Amino acid sequence: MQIPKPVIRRLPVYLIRVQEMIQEGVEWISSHDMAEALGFTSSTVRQDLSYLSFSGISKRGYEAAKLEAALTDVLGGDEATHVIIIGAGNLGCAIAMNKEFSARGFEIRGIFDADDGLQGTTVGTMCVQGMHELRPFVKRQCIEIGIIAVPAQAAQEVADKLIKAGVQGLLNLACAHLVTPPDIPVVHARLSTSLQELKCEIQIANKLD
Amino acid sequence: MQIPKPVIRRLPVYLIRVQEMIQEGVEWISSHDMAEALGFTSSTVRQDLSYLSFSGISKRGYEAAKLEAALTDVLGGDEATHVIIIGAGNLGCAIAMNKEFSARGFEIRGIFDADDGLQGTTVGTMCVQGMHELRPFVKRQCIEIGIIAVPAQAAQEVADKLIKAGVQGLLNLACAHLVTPPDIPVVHARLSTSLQELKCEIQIANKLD
DNA sequence: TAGATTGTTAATCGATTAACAATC
DNA sequence: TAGATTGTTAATCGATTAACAATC
Repeated sequence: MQIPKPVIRRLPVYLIRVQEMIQEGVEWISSHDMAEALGFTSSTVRQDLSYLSFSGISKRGYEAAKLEAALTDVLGGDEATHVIIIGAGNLGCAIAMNKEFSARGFEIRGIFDADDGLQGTTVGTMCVQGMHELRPFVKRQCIEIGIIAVPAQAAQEVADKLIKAGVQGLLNLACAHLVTPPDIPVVHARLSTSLQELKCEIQIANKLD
Repeated sequence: MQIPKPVIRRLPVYLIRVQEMIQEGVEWISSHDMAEALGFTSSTVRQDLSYLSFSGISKRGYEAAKLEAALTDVLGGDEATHVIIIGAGNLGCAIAMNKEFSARGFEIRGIFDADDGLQGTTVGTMCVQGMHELRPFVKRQCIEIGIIAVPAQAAQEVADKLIKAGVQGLLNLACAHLVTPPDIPVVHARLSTSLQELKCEIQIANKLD
């Protein structure tokens, strides 16, 4: 593995911050500025950014525009990554309608649901497709990522189907554990898990008093 | 800090798995079973579970029902945690309608939006409120957590208002970095960040070939 | 009892931080 | 030039894993 996981998790955060600073008109960013804004140490920032194919300059720091480009590149490059959503419930539809993703290099190409009643209905500019259409669609449209937005009990089955259909990675929103082959990365983005994590941290913070 | 962060992040995952196993009728769970299912080592499992106020039994393992109770307890207990959502866009509304949270101990009590046009509209059983109602509402309803589901440029302002209003922690869905006092924990649950992380892992997996 | 599994200590591994020579 | 900031090495810190006595 080239870049350690903790670093990978921080890279999108740097990108967010760089873009904010570019908005503010900043042209050069030092590791100290970045560290202070994000609550890291400047050592961590320099160490992390050394994984990029791009260097800072002594005395001045990192050129904001070039840093943005290098981060964008390592996080997926400029070509849009094709994504589909499985599950046309509230959450699936909300994601399908979200315009933020295209700005970050992700293009939602389709939405699927196992429920016959939902098939054929429209979500934004897309038409909900049935699961039997999944496999040919993934091949035809070169879909790289599948977002799992179905109830927990259906999640593993959907994951299996997505992998069989040929996606290269999964974003799991379902409150279920997924078993996948080692070459298929999974990132979990479960809201209820995040809420539990937060609640746990609140309790610990309260105990310190 | 009592429980290390990596452990806190794994606790909800254990809970998910325990509940799945209880569904399957399992009564005793060994650290090895758990480790194999989740892709951890059994050492990690035992080490993590030792933070709970509950012990396993030699030769048999952990009693499933008691393990579930202990995990539930450390992640927030049985009393529902009161939550509000700021932002009545697609994502905010989808979360408001989600029934999964109540099963995990979180009760969504209100939804707010700065947009006059949305105020007064209904989302599920709730009525969208204006930001000036935030502060009294948080006090009155003992709101502990605020979920930020607004556009990135409004996120910091909303965070400040939530903290002033008295919430104890923030769940941030916005693509922005937030500055908060040290006693207010923030958990980020940004979909686009997770997608970028996933994309980065896919690229690394592909390079290994 | 013998075997399996825990809880915990010690060893290893990896990530973060500190320090500093190189450099613009 | 002098000062500031990088990239990188070495030191520290913390998390994970291995090992094993205790035990049911």
